[in-house]
Amino acid sequence: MNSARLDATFAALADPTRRAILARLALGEASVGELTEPFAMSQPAISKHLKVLELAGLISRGRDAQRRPCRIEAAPLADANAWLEEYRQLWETRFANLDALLEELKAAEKKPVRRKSRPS
Amino acid sequence: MNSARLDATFAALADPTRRAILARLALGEASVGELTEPFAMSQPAISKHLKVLELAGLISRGRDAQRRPCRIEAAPLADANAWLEEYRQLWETRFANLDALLEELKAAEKKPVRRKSRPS
DNA sequence: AATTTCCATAACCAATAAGTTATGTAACGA
DNA sequence: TCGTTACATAACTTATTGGTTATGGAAATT
Repeated sequence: MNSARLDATFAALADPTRRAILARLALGEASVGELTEPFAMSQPAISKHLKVLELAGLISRGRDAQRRPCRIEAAPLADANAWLEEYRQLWETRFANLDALLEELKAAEKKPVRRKSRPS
Repeated sequence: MNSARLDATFAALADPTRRAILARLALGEASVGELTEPFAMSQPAISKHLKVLELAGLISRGRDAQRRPCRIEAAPLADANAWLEEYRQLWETRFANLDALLEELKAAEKKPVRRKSRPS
């Protein structure tokens, strides 16, 4: 629904490290240290990624002594999913239409048609 | 499946102008000029966005005299959708588990597990 | 009180992104 | 052939991104 929100969500998902972090968090909460370990990257770099994910609303953080356990938030994903799903359906039907059109043109091959895009 | 492909797809979707372009193309093919018109932006700017979409595989372009009609490509979207859907499901079950856990903790409240604060 | 652990923040750097204006170019129409 | 249309490309600017090292700060341990 909200465009800026979708911006942030998709931008956050555009980085493989952040997707890996989300994949890890899908298995359960994890501290920053635990999230840093599997990557060949400094801890501040991971902290930055976590901030991006947090600003996008994809994760939230708690407190457990010195640890800041991260957990996933499903809502923004649902929005992104809804957006994708909506257009994916449109595009697929669109493709179906296009295929039909191509078949039609193939059949009537003798006459090349110049037309602006307005298929029915 | 392919990480770089997902990178490009999500990055392409992270821009509202590009999402609007895709939404427009979902209604049918359009030329660059037609795509430029609704935006308060120069034609080269739109051409750049189109290149991003094309490199991500989200659109392809044909030839119709001087026009370069753009049409949508559904495949990368399906991949992005699949990724999202997979993790969305994981996350939702994860949340269900968390909720259950919280209920459990709430019920067994008498037993403080954390040695954070001394009992009074 | 001092130290250690866990994490955030600051300051910096190189690369990329998103826009601009100006210019080049392919195809059509007169 | 000449001009026009439709688009791409180049060159440039500014802002953002993704990484680094160095430092700071809160909470637990000793």
